[in-house]
Amino acid sequence: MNNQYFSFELQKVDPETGARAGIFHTPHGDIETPVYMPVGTQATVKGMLPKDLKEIGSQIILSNTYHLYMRPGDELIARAGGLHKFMNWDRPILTDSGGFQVFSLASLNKITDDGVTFSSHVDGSRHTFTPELAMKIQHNLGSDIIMAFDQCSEYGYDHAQARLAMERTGRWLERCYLAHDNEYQALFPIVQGNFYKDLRRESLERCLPFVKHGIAIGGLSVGEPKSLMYEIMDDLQPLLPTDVPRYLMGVGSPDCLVEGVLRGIDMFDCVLATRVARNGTALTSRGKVVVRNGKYKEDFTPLDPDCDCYCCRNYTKAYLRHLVNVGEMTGAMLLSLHNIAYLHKLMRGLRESILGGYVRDYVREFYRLQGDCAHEA
RNA sequence: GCGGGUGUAGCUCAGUUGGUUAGAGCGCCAGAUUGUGGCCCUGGAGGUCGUGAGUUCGAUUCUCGUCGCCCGCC
Repeated sequence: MNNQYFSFELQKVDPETGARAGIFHTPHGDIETPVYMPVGTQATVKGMLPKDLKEIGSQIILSNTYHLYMRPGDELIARAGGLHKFMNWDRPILTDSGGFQVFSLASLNKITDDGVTFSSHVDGSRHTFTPELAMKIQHNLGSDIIMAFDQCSEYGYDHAQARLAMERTGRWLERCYLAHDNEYQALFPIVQGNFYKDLRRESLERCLPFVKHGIAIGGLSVGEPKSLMYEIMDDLQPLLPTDVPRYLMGVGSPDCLVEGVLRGIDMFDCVLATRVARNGTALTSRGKVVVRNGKYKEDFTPLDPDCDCYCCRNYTKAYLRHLVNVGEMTGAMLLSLHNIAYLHKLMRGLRESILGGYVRDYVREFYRLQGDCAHEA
């Protein structure tokens, strides 16, 4: 499943859990897995400069077809020389197809086999996304990894509804595959099927013929209990292809990252780190720290005693609380920086422990430090 | 000094033709947040209704005194 642009080097698989460590080679550089990808929806990771992302070890970021198509337009970005150049990020970029966004953000008008008609969340204007258009936009953006256009189904869909969405996702995948005509962008199919194991398995079967460089699992972490998500992943794990990276879409709380890695996932993305940062919350080695809370008013210690990021090296909780409280953007920026740095560090730790053969111990220590709200696998 | 106005939550103000547990916004406190609409969302605490007396079955509401503040005049 390699070409001159993409190849996945599986370095080690933990025999007990199936946790994997590898290197994904792409046109814009190598990605050491497992990896967390910060989300830069609108061609920027909110509150972060590329140089800061590099300093904390971001290897690849995610951006978004739907948003960039709306503003400033994918053709404009193509004229600018592509998304990498436009946003000054020379490492790999993965773009989501817009499938999720037309369901979660836009007001839907109609879903047919042809595609999805919806009204923009920006100005209400009407648009239709098809698998072909989703490919064309991502071609214009020039991201390294492009995602298939899928139909998401909500938690709570019955089996029949979930089947329709899953089957349509399969048909759309074939069209994405046919419409995708270059070698320097890797197209990842997306497994759907809601929370029905038979549908998930069938969806995976439908994806396999189109898997070249990677595969994604979508439609999880959409409001269901974590135990249910883990059940679906457990069922899928032995059936997933081993020679390409596996991407679990939208998952990114620290405990979910750990549990995902233990189930053989290689790539994650999540807005959680940057979103909670903007609301004054830090993810730390000692669990969640709601910096806004009054108890930090005179806490002159760093956010996370085990972190050496710029924020933790230089600022106290009392100062961060002050910034958040008065609504200064610097607060959101520093917390975003720390949160992303923390998730990167967590993933590096997992990777090293897999390579070193002690992932179980690493995970045990992770949960011990996280304290109360830790969920056991 | 005279005349007028005003005093209700930390702040800015509603309200009651006299009637059970007096409201809002903001702020504060806490929670939420998972393929991102940064201002969102969900809870909570907090008031002897300036103060003293009177009228009344009952006063934050009416009357009088008093204190504070604002405006005008001298």
